[in-house]
Amino acid sequence: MGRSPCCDETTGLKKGPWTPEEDDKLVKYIHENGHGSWRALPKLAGLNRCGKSCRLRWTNYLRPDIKRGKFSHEEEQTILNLHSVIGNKWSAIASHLPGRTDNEIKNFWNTHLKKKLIQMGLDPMTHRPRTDMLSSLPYVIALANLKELMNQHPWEEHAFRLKAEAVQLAKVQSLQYLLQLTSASISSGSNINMHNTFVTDVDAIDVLNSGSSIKDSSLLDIAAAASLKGLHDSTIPFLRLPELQQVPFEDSTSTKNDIENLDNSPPTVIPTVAETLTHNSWDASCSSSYREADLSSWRHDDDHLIFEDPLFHELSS
DNA sequence: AAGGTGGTCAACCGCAGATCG
DNA sequence: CCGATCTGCGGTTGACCACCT
Repeated sequence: MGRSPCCDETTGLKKGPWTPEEDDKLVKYIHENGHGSWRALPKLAGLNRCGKSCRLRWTNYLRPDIKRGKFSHEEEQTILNLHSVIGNKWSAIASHLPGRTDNEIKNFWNTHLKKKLIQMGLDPMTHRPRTDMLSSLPYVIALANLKELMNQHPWEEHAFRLKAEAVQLAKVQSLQYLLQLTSASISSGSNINMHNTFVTDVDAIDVLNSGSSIKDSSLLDIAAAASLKGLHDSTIPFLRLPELQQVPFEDSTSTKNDIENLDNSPPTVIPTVAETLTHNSWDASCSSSYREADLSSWRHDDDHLIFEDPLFHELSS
């Protein structure tokens, strides 16, 4: 292990753009002898370059099977699909695109596809909608109230429910207060607050899911379901694009099998709020390995996701 | 015409797994 | 087994170019 010493500053090897003469020397040597040891190649080929530079020039530019020019629509879709599964594994993606180099794909991603996803409101790391749950909270609450109004109850039951909901409302107001604090933290936008924001989010969700009275509250379940409804709606622009097959995002240990199984994957995935919150809090600084989010705080005591409530399906259908 | 700005992409940097002696 | 070296990879940089003001 360790860094190769071949590019040692003290050796006075040339760096920077390659000249046509250098290209000719490299191509001629490799055609006649193969590259063999990259470390030894520059000296044998008469080049004042390090082996690493020669290898890069060959694999990214001079190799005869390189396909140059614009990426086709099919190639673009392939990159998007593979990236949604394996993340920034450029060499793995390149292995599925004959004639394209990892460097080329990486550049194409950073200059085109990444921006495209962002413009579509998608997180380029997760390929899922970027949703600010907290800013949509008033909408969520309004939806929840609307849902309640739409439900026709007998008067006796209604009176009983009014009493119960008065209690719940006080709890919701407490939750709102907590979330407002979180919103203020997010709007400050500083990295220093990032971790604290995440913790506060989780704390808020813990409030949602803890305690029997809260847990059994139809109002809170409706609010949660409605928030998922909002999330679901926000996926529509993406889902309307028929070419953009969305696949489930696995962890960073995804293997070749994940790529090969693309065709067997369900076409769409609705993100959990937990994932969305976690990703939005971390994606600015973390790689795909951040997916080890603790989802436990989103679960009921019986290990049943709160959003699996039939009401959620009713609202999101 | 000149300077500023943003996009593109070849090339470099440094890390880490693989391999070798 | 261990340390040195090789190789591959992903992130980043900087030169170049086109467009805008």
